[in-house]
Amino acid sequence: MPEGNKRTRSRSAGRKAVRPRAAAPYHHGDLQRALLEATEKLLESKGVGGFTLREVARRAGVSHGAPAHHFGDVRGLLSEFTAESFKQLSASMREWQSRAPDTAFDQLVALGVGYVDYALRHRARFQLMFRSERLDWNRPSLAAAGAEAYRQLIDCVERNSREAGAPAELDAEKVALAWSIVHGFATLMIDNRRFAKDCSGDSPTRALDLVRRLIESAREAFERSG
Amino acid sequence: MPEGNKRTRSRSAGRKAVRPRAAAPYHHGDLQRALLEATEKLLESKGVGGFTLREVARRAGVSHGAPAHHFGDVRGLLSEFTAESFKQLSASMREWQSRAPDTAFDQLVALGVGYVDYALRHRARFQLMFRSERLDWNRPSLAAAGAEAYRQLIDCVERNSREAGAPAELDAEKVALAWSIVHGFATLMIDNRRFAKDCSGDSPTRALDLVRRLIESAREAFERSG
DNA sequence: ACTCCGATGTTGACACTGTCAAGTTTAGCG
DNA sequence: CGCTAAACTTGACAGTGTCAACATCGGAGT
Repeated sequence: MPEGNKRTRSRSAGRKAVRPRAAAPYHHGDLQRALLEATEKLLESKGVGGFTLREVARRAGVSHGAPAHHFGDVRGLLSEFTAESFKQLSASMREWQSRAPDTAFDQLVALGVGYVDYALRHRARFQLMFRSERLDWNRPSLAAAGAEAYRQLIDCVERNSREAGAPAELDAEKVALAWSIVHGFATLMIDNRRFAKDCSGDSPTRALDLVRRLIESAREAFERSG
Repeated sequence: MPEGNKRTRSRSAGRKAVRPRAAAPYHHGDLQRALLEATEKLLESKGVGGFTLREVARRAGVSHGAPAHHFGDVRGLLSEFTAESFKQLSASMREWQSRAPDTAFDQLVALGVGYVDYALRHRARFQLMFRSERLDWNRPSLAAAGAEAYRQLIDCVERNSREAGAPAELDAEKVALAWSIVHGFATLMIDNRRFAKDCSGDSPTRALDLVRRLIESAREAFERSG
């Protein structure tokens, strides 16, 4: 094709550094970031089923082959993207915890609400976090981010258990229970209309109220000694 | 292509009705069934990410266009397939219940274990049941099968609640709790290696034991009155 | 200051996918 | 016994992810 510059990068159409914008690195600028952001927007508008590597490249204003140089393949991109998601999930849980009383059980409840709140606010992102066929858990960034969130949960459950005077042998079961409740609630809320309808009538606030009550109703299970 | 019969149907290669096999209807026999069975095998071997309409057609020994005449499009096929899955899930829960003592709470536990047992035995099938982007819940067969399983859960929770003398106003919450626990446990078991490892070390029996204990530990939540 | 090297981005091809319109075959009704 | 409509095939189309070959350019080393 002799002419026709399809590229619509935001910078450097003419010479070099038209505006001395803060840190306009080299070739593209920061394609890595641009691709991750394009992924987020695409996911938000089209859902997890509408995601496409080529469409992401298009939205970032680069050719379809470009992403490979940064992420390898699709699973690579989605894995890095999901690593960010796990960090955001951790942040959401911490955020809710920081606004709650510093009592062991209040912290556990806040962590659970923070989990569900994040899931409902970023549905496609959350769905992707557990679509193992599209992820590569061998990626260090993803493994680390996942482990970090997991550790938060464990620490929180163990603290509550310990302060209730319960034996540590039951901690693993309690972790499983906590994660199952919040994760099951979140995924059903997203993937099952009947559940969502009956539980909250599609009202996010009611959903959060409900999951709070669920955790509270299981308090004895989290503090039992036998 | 002048020659070369690629078709490998099991019957009618020569004239007509070589063997008067029991009910060999007409064109194919029963493509609908054949496609659903091919879907199951493909899903088992390649997982939910490896599923392809054309591959299913190939395995059923028909052309890639054939499935459309029975299911419309991919979502149609997967929806009918998933309707069967929900029926099987209901059967699994009923099966476990029939082998448990006919006490309200034992029945609730059995239902939960039956849920998880089915999920772990048919992972891809189970995953598909909650991949809403690939399903059409307007299909009557799917909607009905889903409703049936849901009703089983509701009835079971309500019976236990009633026999414990708890007010019916709390039933909705208890249903949400029960479904969240078993569904969260099942999905995490399938989609999260860390959870699976820490919970059961990939032993199905230990997994079922664990989910049983989780439900039992939350007994008070299911029977509370306040 | 100049030269390369390798990271970054492009292009075109490949095999594959789901869908659709247009054909063929054939079962079984009238 | 013919005909029609359902069942199935065929070929095309626009997309997809991946790969190899190519172009471009920043910056490190001399």
